[in-house]
Amino acid sequence: MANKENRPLPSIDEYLPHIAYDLVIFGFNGKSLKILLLEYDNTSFFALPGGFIKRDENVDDAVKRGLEERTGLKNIFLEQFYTFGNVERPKPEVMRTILEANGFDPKDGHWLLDRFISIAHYALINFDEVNPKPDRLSKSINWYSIDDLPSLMMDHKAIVLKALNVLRNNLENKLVGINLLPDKFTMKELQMVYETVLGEKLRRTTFQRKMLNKDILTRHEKLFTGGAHKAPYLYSFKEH
Amino acid sequence: MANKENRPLPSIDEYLPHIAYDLVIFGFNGKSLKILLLEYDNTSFFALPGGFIKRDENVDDAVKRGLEERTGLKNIFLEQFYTFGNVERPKPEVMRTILEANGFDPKDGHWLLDRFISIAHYALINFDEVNPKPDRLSKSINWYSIDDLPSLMMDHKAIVLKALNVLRNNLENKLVGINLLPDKFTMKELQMVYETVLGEKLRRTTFQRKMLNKDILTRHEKLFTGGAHKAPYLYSFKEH
DNA sequence: TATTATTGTCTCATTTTGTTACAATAATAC
DNA sequence: GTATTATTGTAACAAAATGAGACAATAATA
Repeated sequence: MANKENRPLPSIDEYLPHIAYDLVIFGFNGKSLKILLLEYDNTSFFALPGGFIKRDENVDDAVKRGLEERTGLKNIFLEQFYTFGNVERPKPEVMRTILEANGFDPKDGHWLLDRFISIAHYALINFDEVNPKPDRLSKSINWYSIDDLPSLMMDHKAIVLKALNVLRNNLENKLVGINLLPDKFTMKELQMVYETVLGEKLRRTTFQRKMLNKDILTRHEKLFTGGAHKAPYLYSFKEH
Repeated sequence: MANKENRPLPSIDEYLPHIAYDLVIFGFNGKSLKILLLEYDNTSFFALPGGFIKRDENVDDAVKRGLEERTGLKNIFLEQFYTFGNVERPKPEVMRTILEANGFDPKDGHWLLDRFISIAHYALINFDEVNPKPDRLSKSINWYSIDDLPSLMMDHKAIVLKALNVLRNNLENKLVGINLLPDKFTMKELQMVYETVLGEKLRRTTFQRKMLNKDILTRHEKLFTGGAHKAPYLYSFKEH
């Protein structure tokens, strides 16, 4: 089976059946937290980037591969957070529509139309360094703010919400800022990351004291740009 | 294919291939934290209880089913904590040995000898209420203290360690004590649970104050039994 | 009846966090 | 140039949480 451009669908010989992964890729643009979503051609579905596991491939490696294909980035912070395994979660009609819109005509019972469990991961990346590339089945891939998401296919909304929950709980432990900010940043920017992830305002002085006391930041020269006010220091994270 | 007693192996028609679950079932006997392990007949392998997912069954339900079959208990605290998906984790020789020791003779390429990913869960149960029943492939199921485990098959040791880690991180959030203690318990018993899970000693007075301030405990009559000393109160957890 | 070990609570020291205040200062307006 | 403005870094004190020790109460035992 192949589409007009004669590119075949993933073959059951190459991939494990019934097992997929989905990616919630978080980025931060200085104001709000965003995730990458695919839009499929000729359909109204938005979806998380995802993929399948090769028969001789670690799940972790498959996910890294998928992330690199879409963002061009390696060595990204990536964490598995839940495996979604309800019977009703896959929607064969949805998959069929997507495939047909792309010139394929999968037979009933094709493995891609069967039941899938999905091992969901989230990634944290620096917004500015990313140049996302669409899937070969999707017409676009774009950033969407998490408090203004379009409607998502299947259970992808639930996957995003769960990811956000886990991210919030991991905020202190996992040094989330390292992965969402450029190398050097101001205290204000760091605080914005925390506030945006948590979804609440933090007290400036307390936040600043806490971060400085943690002994995880290096202070650099001051940044002589910005507004009509005292210039902030730049900081970077210490080497672990 | 069937063994001497003519019980067939699980059929590929009924179960999803390549997907299994494993259970780390924690219990507490007043002194140490224990987990349930299976011992296979004619082999030296100890293993976590596990199972497969039916084709029309939610993963969660499959796991609940497995837990109930082994402990007789329903409505147990159960949490998925990680999906193990490395290529090298399944050991077909090990599975073959177990099956052969039980009178089966699986052909090469049999689905049970193929690659599996495992969705691992941990359960917290009250030690005293459990009457574990062995698998039909295993000769025994018993409690083993987590600081004195026998050697485990495949990557099951890593699964246990990961479970323990997650449990420790969830200790404050998940009210672990509710599930590991009987309905009524003393402050000392509650402290023992925390100490055993954390693997460290806690200060008695601070622990007591913190627990009482949380407003999660109901105090009952005193318990007039025990040692040559003042009798402790009994406590229970408040309804949600 | 005295002894013993453990429990529940109190007190005070220490640490952490919340809150307010204020001097320093880079850009802008004049 | 000089005053104005908004933001930054930090100090100071208040309030809350935690650490550490002391002690009276008391159920079982000797």
